[in-house]
Amino acid sequence: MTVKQPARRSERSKQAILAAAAELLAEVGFPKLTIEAIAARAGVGKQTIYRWWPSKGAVVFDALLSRMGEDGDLTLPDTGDLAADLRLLLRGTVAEMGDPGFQAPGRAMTTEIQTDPALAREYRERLLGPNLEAMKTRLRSAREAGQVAADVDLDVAVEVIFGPVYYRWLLRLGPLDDAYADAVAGMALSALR
Amino acid sequence: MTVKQPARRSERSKQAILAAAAELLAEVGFPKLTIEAIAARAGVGKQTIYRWWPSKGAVVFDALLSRMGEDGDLTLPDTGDLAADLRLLLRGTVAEMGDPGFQAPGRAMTTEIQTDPALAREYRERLLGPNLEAMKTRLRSAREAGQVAADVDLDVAVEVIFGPVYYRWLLRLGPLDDAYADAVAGMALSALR
Amino acid sequence: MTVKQPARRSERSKQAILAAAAELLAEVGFPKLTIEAIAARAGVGKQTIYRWWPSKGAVVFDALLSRMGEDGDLTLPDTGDLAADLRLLLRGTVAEMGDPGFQAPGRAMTTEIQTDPALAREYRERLLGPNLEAMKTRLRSAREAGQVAADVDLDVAVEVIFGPVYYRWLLRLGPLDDAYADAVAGMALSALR
Amino acid sequence: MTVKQPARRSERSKQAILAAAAELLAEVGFPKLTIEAIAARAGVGKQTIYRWWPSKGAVVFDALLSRMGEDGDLTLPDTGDLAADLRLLLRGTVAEMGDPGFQAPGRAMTTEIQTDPALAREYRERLLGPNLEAMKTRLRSAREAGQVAADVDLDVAVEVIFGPVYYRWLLRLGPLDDAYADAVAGMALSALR
DNA sequence: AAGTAATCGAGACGGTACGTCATGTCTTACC
DNA sequence: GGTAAGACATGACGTACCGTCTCGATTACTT
Repeated sequence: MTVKQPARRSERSKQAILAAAAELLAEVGFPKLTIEAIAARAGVGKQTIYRWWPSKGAVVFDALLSRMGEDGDLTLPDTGDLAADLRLLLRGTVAEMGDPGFQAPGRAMTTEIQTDPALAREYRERLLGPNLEAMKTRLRSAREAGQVAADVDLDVAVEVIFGPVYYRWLLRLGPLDDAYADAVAGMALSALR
Repeated sequence: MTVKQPARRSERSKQAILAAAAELLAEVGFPKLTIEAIAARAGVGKQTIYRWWPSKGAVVFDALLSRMGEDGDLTLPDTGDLAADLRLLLRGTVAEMGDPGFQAPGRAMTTEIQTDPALAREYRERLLGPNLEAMKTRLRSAREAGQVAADVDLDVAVEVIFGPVYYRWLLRLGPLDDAYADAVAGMALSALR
Repeated sequence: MTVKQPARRSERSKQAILAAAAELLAEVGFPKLTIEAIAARAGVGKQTIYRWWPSKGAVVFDALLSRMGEDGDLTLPDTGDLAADLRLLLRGTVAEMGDPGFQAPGRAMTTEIQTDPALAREYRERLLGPNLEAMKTRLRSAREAGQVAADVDLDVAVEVIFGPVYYRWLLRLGPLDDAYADAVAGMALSALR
Repeated sequence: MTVKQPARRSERSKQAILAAAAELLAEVGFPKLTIEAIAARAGVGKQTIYRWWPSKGAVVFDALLSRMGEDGDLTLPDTGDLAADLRLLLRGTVAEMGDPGFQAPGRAMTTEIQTDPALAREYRERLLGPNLEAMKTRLRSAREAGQVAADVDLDVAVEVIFGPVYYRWLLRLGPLDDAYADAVAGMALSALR
């Protein structure tokens, strides 16, 4: 005897809405994206959106999540060589952030998080948190291998690794290329030792 | 022979507008701030705002700038002891970012910069740039004193110092206290050596 | 062999719907009355209403009819004295129309009839028609008694009797009291002779 | 030094709105007429309608009034022969009410008046009142000529004249032709003597 | 007594219109 | 010519109902 929680939701509509949101986000950008446009494109009543999502930001967030397939893995590579792994990881991060397809939604997300606490929570729990945790796991392994000093606060360590990249990306302070990734990786490595 | 550039602009109105913008920003936050409300509060016609500023963001930016008095100094302390100076600097930075009076406008600014290129330019030129430059100047002095490795890219170095703090602040990853400032300062120092 | 026309209709639901409609009509008035509100108040699915009635007006009409008990009698008193009978009848009519409990539904009915032909037909057949017919029957009797001229068109006569009252009521042209009823009765009597 | 009350209203928009309302009323009927459609047809913002009229009914009323040119005359013909004048008047009334172009707006008006007190007041003051007053003036003159009994209440008299016609028209009780007009005129005349 | 089909409550759905809000442009009258 | 005031066309907002639909769950007739 199961509890029927949200009372028969139309999967068809849900998918159409998320798809429309993703498309429009790419076409017009987050600030010019409207609920009405999403509804129209998805062939759906506005109420159907308002029924299931509390805000424009929430729809877009879900759209992005479902596009990313909720990832899955999230275990970082561990070859035993922290320097190499870090370099590889940051090269990947930098490449993703430079990707035009990621830029708009990525910035929109960051922006939206600033004013919508509920969304911020979702973001931290479902996207950011797992990633940071994976990094901490890798660092813990490195610490056991003696590649990271015992007294290093892993939370701070993680921020020292990702913070600079994020900072440069968000404020457009410079190019996000492999050379930059290596430079940050090098400095972070020195910092942790 | 005076330079009467904008012909005949009412200083009275300008001040009223900036004051109203600052007040309303504190009261309702940036997203709920409207041009109409600013005009009403300032006792000014809407057109007077549109005549002199291109966007809501620009008005708010000017309002904040004029509140901060355009600073002035911007030479960082140089006691010769980079570790101490860095610790002091980051403690100050962290304190400012934790200040409730800075939070709302600070986040609004970051947000607005993402979509308004003109504003982004202003921000980088008049606020962020000078601060980063000051930091670089201090690091250059430290390099001459042998406290920073010769091959360190100063642009990256600056991001390694400020990036983590900014990251933690923007995404609310943890407390911004003196212990945190010291931890980042310590790691940054190791990274630069 | 029974007729089982509507197959298997829930009497319980039907009564709940009619009661809810009557209550809500009194509370919010016809224009602000909604099918959804009736369904909610009656504890009934919307479909159950749509299954058995074609329109909001039809539900309300049925509600009113069932409240009035479908009358029954509808033979006007005939004392032999047309003047007295007419006065009595109009005093009764006028009193009913002035009754606050009749006003709202009465006006709503008149209003609804203007746009819904099916409803209009129902109204004429089940309510108005029988009343007019009863009046005509009384006049016919009066004609035989020589109190009404032989060449009078009874259809017109009926309208001359009820028309003025209805006119004053609908357009709120003046008070609906006994004096008025008597005045109309007097004039009608002169008109018929 | 004049007081500028409503602060510069666009005559252009006003006319476009009234014209659009009149057209749409004829095309779709009052119940299916929407403010949005009027605004769209008139090439006007919805707000401009809401700024100057309180309800759909008020717009339509104004549209009808301006179409009728606010009449002007409103003195009924007085040939000295009340019977002839009455017959003529009622034939005209009956013809107008039978006119398909009058039917829809006429019924809509009657309907709307039932629920909108402000509109009802307007209607009585600007349309109905003057007409009834004109009729009373004519009857007064007839009374002086001895064609109407001295003790007749003119308010009631007017209702006895127009009431039957209105009744037959609104409830669609029968044809509105000259024969009917004459019949009512004849009865009314008898009633008044 | 079991099978079965119509009816029931609930409420999601695609829509339309609502009345409000803010946008950025414009026009007018004042100084 | 800049200004306060505010009307204007535009367009999105979030809500209310519309009338249709699909779901189990009764429920009352068959067989």
